[in-house]
Amino acid sequence: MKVRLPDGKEIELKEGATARDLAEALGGRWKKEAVGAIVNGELYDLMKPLPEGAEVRLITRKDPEFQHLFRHTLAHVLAQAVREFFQQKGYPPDSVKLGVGPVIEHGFYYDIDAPEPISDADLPAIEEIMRDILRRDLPLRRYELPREEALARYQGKDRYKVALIQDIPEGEPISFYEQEGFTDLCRGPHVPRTGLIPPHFKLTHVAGAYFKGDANNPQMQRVYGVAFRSKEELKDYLWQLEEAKKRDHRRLGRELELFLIDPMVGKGLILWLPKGNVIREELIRFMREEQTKRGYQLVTTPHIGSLELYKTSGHYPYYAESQFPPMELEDEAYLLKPMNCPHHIRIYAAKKRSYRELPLRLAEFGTVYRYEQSGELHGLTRVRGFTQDDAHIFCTPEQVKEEFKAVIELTLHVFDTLGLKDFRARIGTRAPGSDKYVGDDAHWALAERQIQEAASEMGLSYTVEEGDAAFYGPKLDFVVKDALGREWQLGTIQVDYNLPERFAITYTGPDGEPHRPVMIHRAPFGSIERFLGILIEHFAGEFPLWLAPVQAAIVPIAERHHPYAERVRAALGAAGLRVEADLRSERMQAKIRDWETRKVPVILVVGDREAEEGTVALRDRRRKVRGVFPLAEVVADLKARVDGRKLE
RNA sequence: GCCGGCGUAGCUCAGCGGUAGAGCAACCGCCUCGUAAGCGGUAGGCCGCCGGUUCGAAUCCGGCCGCCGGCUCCA
Repeated sequence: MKVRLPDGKEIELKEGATARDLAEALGGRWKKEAVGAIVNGELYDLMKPLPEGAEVRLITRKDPEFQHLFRHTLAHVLAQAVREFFQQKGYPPDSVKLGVGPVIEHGFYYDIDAPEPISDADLPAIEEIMRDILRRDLPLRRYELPREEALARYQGKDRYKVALIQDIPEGEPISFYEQEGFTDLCRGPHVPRTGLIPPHFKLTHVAGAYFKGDANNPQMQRVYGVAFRSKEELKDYLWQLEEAKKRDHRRLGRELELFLIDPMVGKGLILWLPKGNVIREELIRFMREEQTKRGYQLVTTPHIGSLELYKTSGHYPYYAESQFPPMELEDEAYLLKPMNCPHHIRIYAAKKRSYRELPLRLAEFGTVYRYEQSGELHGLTRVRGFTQDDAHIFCTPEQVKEEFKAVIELTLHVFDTLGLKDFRARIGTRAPGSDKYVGDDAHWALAERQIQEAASEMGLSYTVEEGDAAFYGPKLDFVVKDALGREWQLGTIQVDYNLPERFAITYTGPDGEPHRPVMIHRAPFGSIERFLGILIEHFAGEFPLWLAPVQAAIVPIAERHHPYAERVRAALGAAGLRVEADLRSERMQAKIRDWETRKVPVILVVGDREAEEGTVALRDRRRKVRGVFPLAEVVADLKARVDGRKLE
């Protein structure tokens, strides 16, 4: 057989040759240094046979792809170590069964069915065994088996591997990797010897994980690890993790007194403290202004609705398990509202509508309640009661695309104003064959097409994810990552042909006949709680001036400056700024430190000179002394920055 | 909901079978100071809750509640 090298040279190798055979044929440093290969753009190890005529580039430990190889092998080393760990405890080797063990962003994990729970306390011991396996420098061997033989090997002994083999598509090779008697079904690729793995790894935590991600399957124990090429990279990663934890909105929420979750009130229910509520109100005000500019009208509806309403909308039977149960009294039943749309639809339906009224855009900062599973609750980002910056646009089928694009524009404007640059757009479509959706196929197909067209025409790049649609229609979501790298959905825009149908709402067209409107459900923030949670982490608590709960603190140097500090406070306050004068009996240095820790954007120091000249000494939270300015100038400047919603 | 871990003062944490501790914050007093912590004092605890083991439990065991990390779910 022949393969082609990056320089175009063709090399003749024996049938079934591997990258190792190639490295040996090339000789020289390749023989010693090759650890894998890129074959037709795909990462191969030294053990896997090369396809005829392949383009092959050998890689060494210096290439970035090496990381993938050793992380994958580390997963196997972990599995072997766990097996040894339990053997030391007196269990037979086959008492430890294995699920999958892939490479992930910073390392790897392995799903393990062990005879005893693995706890965090066991990790150092398991790590030590892993290091020993690295020191033993074990060679890895790869081989393939026919499907029948592979199945026979595990039949009746290991249901996980049997299931995994059955999942391998017909025609694909079924390969195994083995080191020192430890064999695992695996597609590869791996490093050729465990001694090549850099010892810069760490097992981080254990978690439960259902086999194949299906809650009907048994739960295995997933051991997570991180691994890098150098000690520095590992150290950096762990340091960054610590830094990220300082941005955690749950921590900052407490430190900056923004919000509270009190078990006595109930889990997943947010108590907004005065400082946090300032931010919340500013965000709402911002959104209200932007929506008014774009032709929205505000409405207000109650927190509950009759069960009949939700039976008509379809919420009740379809999502009963994620709602608080109905409240029944006398012969009526009510539901805490999980969504605002049915109420808005009834506002639409309250009178005969003309095509001339459309698009009708009804907006509400509506608070909804959903019964989220307890294990899923998370600070502000997953709660049981939250306020949506919700609106429903009722329009003609012809208006859908333009309206949809206008909402994309609004959402991008909001993100831009707040400096949120790191997000992705995701279109959620219906999963074929699922019964959790309402409405007919033609409408779904049309809506899915309209969303994609609108997104493309707005120059948005997006991914399409099947099965991510709402039960009544497909949607476009804006997704961001929090400080610790978890993804959260913020803004959402959904096209809905179904609820208008279920509520039988109409408008009178130019032809005098009734027509069915289309609804667009949309919320640029998504949930104000979640959005603010993300925003806290995005700004690390250092909010831009217009959002900062306290915009400026005045620090008098000595007690004799208190009257002037008061005057400065009054001047800023009169301009509508949120300002506090610090008249405590403390040293100026201590006061500055306090306001810095509270992440107040502006500190104004006043002493003899300032009082005399009518100036203030300006200092911002990035520890910069900006100089001395006339009071009136500072007031005007701060006011302009607030009004312009500047990011600084 | 499931698996694992953790609950000690408002916060961060020590103590881990034998009389509940520190720093910060709070409160009181002294100090009046030029850009990140002045000094002294006072108060603050059903050691998450319930039960068990023990002469004796913050400490050991069990259940519950809450939180944390994942998994599943997610309008």
